[in-house]
Amino acid sequence: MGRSPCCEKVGLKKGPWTPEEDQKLLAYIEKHGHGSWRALPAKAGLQRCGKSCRLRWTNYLRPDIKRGEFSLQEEQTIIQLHALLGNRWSAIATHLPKRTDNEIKNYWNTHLKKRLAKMGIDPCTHKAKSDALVSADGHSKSAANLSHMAQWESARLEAEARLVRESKLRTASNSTILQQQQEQPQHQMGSSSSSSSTTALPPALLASKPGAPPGPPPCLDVLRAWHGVWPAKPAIERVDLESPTSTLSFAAAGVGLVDGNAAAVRHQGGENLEPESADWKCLAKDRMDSFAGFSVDAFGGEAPWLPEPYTSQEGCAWGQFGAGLTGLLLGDSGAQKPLGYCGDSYATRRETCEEEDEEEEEEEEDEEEKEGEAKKSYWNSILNSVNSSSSSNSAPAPAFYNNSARVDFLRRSPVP
DNA sequence: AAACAGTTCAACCGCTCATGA
DNA sequence: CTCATGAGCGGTTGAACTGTT
Repeated sequence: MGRSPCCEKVGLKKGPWTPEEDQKLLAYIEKHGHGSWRALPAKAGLQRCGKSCRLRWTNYLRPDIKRGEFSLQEEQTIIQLHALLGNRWSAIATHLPKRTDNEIKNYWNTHLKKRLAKMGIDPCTHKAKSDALVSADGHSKSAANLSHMAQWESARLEAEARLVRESKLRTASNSTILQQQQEQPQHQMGSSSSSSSTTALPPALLASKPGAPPGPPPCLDVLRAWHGVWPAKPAIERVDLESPTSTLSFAAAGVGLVDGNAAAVRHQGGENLEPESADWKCLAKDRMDSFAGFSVDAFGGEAPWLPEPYTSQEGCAWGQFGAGLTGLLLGDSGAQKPLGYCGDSYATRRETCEEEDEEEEEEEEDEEEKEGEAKKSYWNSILNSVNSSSSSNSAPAPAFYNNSARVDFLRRSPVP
């Protein structure tokens, strides 16, 4: 059933690549581009299937691949994006320059997943494990909305990936490869592009890449929270992932989680770290000094992936958006409820939300206490970072999530 | 030193999606 | 619209490596 394996043909080699094979593949692609992957092995003199060649190139031989240990910054990004996108490795890889989806996937499965599990966090849901069952009760609504929002981001990432591919194709057409193609017009660059995600760097990123020192690491409040380490640096530093449509710009703002979050956080992770977690803490602490909060600031305060209403009305701060999503995820306080979810649809107006929120706040204060604060902290961290990120050049630091904060975001109906 | 268990990661497999005839 | 084909994605495998007994 299904299509027969592409390597089924007799004589096609499988298994680890030899240096000679690598050399052949590299030499061929450097000279001709890969063109059609299916046709490449024969032309390059390789006894491999095209699929295998493509994989070897995209995951290993490509010159723009960064290998070696993942930085804490990268870990943070992976965790945050995984919380929002799930196992969509290619989409995640879009935001991790020079990393392949395969590498990210492996790293998640072998490192991050285990760490989260050890800390009592379900790596699938990013919830405290004890909360996993709870979600079935009254939080389905919130979950649905989370899903809805995640769809925005997913759609945006996909669109971005397409843009990048197109852009790269255009870029490629001007590159030396083009020259080579002119010499060998029969070859086409095809979709080299997509070599997954890591090649799929936004033009701006590509332009700024060479030699550019990495910016300050994006903050992962999750980590900060887990380890009770707070940035001492209030200065605002922005890390823009430079994705043309990115909602994921990280910034440093020296703003930590507010109110009870820190305590809750410490309770969840800091004091109960198991050995491995403790190691991570040490690692994190070393690097944490350079971290700060997130800010919402690219695109001049606009959020290109959101419907205009969200970005055009006054007072609709991204930090608030993040807070709202956080609240939604936490499924608790009305203050944390996403503005877009006041009633049955996102079309509900802000005023309505405020009224409802006020009524619900009192009732839900009690519930809040029942809810594990650790879980809030966790989601606060992830969602603040992910959602507050949009992109702009000068937006203010995020209105970080506060348990009692007014939540204003998602004013009108979202994109379908 | 040997055997075993656990971990890592490159590579494979099978499926879906996109595209063009 | 349907079908064929190529490419990409995510899950899984297994060899190599590392740690433990």
